[in-house]
Amino acid sequence: MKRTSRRSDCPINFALQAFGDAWSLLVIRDLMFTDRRTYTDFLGAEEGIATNVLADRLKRLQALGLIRRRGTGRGATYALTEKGLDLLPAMLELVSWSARHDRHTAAPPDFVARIRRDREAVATELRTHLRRRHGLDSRSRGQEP
Amino acid sequence: MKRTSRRSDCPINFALQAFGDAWSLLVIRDLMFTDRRTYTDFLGAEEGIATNVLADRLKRLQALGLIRRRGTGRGATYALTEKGLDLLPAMLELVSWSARHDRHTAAPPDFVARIRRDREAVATELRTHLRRRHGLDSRSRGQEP
DNA sequence: AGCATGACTTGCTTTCTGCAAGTGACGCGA
DNA sequence: TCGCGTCACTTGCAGAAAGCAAGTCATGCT
Repeated sequence: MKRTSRRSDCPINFALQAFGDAWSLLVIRDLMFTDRRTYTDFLGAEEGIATNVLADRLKRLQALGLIRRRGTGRGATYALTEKGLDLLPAMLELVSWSARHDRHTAAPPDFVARIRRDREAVATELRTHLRRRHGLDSRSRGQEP
Repeated sequence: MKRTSRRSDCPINFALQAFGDAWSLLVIRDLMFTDRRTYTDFLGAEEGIATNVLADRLKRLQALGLIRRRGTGRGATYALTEKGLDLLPAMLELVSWSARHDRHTAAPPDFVARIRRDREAVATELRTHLRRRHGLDSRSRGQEP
């Protein structure tokens, strides 16, 4: 992709220029739906991202404000920002779509069913949960690096 | 991306392997939200996809069953399949996300507002409209090539 | 102090993208 | 019906990005 210059002001294009590649959304997914938080955690994900590509994506996603690094050096972890967390509804729709069209999907059927029946509630609930876990709620806001 | 083999059964990964690149979703967008239907239409889109890449993406999206070609040779057009149309809710969420986070977005404010206020209604309405325009509704189903 | 681990970087090969030019089949007007 | 232009792609590079393996360098446990 011509990552350096904006191709258009179309909102779909904006999203693609932010995370329209094969790996960025997997990092977001890890932060949203799993406990992976460190560099080696991400490397260990099933899909097998290359280490240089991971380093690059983490930098990009940080630069775009979708994630941020917490702590330094050895035990550094990554967390979602509000902007990253705002992708939750889109992610849920992607999960729903894939579950519908992938015969071999690993999406938990009851989770998918809940998304379809009660999308709003699932989103709200997960959002609250994630805000807490990523240090975005009122209690801990601004306390950590 | 390692396009040849499935990286995992994760639903987000499934979506990425289907259209996780810089261009595929722009074709879907064109079919969903504009009148572009032919090869040169897509080439003419503002973002400026390269002709060989467009040819490749059209083939891929067809192979995956997200779009289909209608007619042959000279006046061929492309249309969404049900599977492609099913991406509508995800696309609307992406529009909403980009509109929220892109200062210079071209997303029409009233469209965005409607998505946020009345997502279900917008999706249903657009879906009906698109089913008709892409030959997926009961009236014309199975009549065209 | 020493060693293992974690978080990246560097270097190299392979694959993909961007761009320009080319090809062949339609279809239309003379 | 014979050119001729247009459309829907292919082909051929050069440069960029991805994949893979190895290296670096600071941290922190013992």
